[in-house]
Amino acid sequence: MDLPDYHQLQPQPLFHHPGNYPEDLLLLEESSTCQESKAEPDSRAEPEESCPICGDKVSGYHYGLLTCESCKGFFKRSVQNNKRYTCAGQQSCPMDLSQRKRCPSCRFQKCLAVGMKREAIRADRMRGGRNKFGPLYRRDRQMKQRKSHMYPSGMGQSSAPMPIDCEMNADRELTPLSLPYPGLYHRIYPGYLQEKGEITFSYSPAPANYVHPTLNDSFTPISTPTQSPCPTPNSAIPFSRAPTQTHYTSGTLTPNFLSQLLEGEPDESQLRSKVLASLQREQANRGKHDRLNTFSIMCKMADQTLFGLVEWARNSALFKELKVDDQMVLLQSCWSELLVLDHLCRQVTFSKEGCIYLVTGQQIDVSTIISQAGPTLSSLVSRTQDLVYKLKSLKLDRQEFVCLKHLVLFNPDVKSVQSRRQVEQTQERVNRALMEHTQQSHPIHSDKFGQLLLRLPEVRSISLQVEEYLYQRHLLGDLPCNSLLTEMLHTKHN
DNA sequence: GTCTCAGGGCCATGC
DNA sequence: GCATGGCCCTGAGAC
Repeated sequence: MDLPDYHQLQPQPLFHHPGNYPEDLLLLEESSTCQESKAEPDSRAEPEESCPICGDKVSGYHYGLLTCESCKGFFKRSVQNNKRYTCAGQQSCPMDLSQRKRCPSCRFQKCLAVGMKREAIRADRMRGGRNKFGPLYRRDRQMKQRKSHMYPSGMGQSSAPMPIDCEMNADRELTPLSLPYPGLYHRIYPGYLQEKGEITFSYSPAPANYVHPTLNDSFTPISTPTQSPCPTPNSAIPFSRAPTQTHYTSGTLTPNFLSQLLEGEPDESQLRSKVLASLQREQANRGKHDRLNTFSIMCKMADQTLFGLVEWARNSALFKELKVDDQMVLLQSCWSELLVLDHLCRQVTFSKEGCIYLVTGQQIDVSTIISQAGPTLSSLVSRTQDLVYKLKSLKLDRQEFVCLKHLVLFNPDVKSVQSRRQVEQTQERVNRALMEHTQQSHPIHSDKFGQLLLRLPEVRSISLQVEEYLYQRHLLGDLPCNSLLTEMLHTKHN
C-alpha cells in the first residue's frame, strides 16, 4: 500500500483508524523475515547469550529476562533481604564477569536498569511453578529465534549484519559501503575539511518568540483540542504561561545555568512545518506511481528531526566550546540516543493515551502498530511506550529534559574524544544542575534524580536497537539514499 | 499424565 | 560472619 499523497500529510490523524494505518511500514518488516517462518529453527536451539548485567553465560529467564545464575541469585538475595547498597564511586562502576562483585550497588542498579523485575520475587517464597511473565518470555524467545535465524553461524547483532533474504531482494540495489564517508562533514560542518579544527561556528540565538514542546513547565500531557485534529503545540502551550515554579536556595547557580541550556531548544512548530514542507516537496517531485512508501516517509521524518538535533547541538553554547573534532565524534556517538530522547519528549508532551505523536502532528494508535508490526518494530514500540509511561509518571519537566539531552551529548566515554576532561567537567556540571533542580523542584520526590538517570540506560539500549533495525533496512535498500540518517549509520558501522 | 522451566533453597567457597 | 554462585528441588502451566 502506498502512502497517502503528500497533501494527506497535513497534520491530521489520518493514521488514527486501523484501516488507515501505514501498512507498508509493518508489512515490509514482515517481508524481510518472511523466510523465517518457512524454516522455523529448533525451538530449543537458542544461541549462547551473555548476561546483560555482567556478560556471564545466561542460564535462563530470571525475574523478567535472560540472565546468568549468579545475577539471578544476587538479585533474589538483594530483594528478599531488602538490601540497601551504597556505591563508593560515581555510581557508574564497570560491570563484567571479573568486577561484578566489586560494587553491589551498581550491580543492583544495573539489574533494575536492564529490566529485572522486583515483583517477580515471590513474597510468599513459594517454590516451583511459573510466574506471570510467561507470555513475555515466550514472545522474547520467539524474537530471539528469529534473530538467530537472521544471523547464522553465531553471528550476533553487534557483528556486521548480513543482508537477509537476499534472493527476495535480489532486484534491490544495496548502497555501497564506501569509505571514507565525507558527506556528514559537508552537510553538518560545511568548510570543515578546509578548515579542520580551526573554525568556530557563528552562534544563532533562538528567535525571541521561540518555543519548544518541552518548554511548558511540566511534561504532563496536554489534552488535544477535539475541534482540531492536530494540536498546535506552540499555541496550545504559550511559553509565557509557563513560569518556573522552582524555588532555589540562594547561592546556587543552577537557574542561570539551566536557562543557558534552555536557550538553544528548537521550535517544534517550525520543525513540523519544515518536515511537512520537505515531505510535500519530495512527493511533488515524484511521479504518481513513484510515491514514497510509509517507511520512507518515516525515515524522512527521522532525517529531518536529526538535522534539527544536530543544529541544536551546534547552537549549544557549551558544545561550541569543544573542538570541532570532538563535536563530530560526540554527535556520531549519540545521535540515535538524541533521536530517542526527542521522540520520548514529544510523546510525554503531546501524545494521547495509546497513541504515538509524530513530528508532523499526526497520531497513530499504538495497538494498531503492535498488532501489525514484526517482532523488532513491535519490541521497539513496546519498550519506548514503557519508557514514555515511566517518564510521564515522573512528571519530567523541560529543565530535566534538556539536562538529559546534554548528559547524553557530553559523554566522556566516547573513544577518540580529545578534550575528555572538558567533556567530563561539562557532564558533571549538567549532572549537578539536574540533581539540584530535582531536589529543589520536587522535594517530596527525593529519588527523582536517580529515577531519571536510571532511564538513560534504557534510552541507550533502545537507540542501539533502532540503529540495528535501521541498518538492516538500509542493507535491504529500504532507507532513502543521501540522508543524514544513512550517513550516521555508515559512520558508526565503519 | 508427562514435561518444561523459572523461582526458591541449600551449601561449599572465598573474602 | 557474610556474600557469592553453582546445583538441585519444587510445582504451575503447557502440551
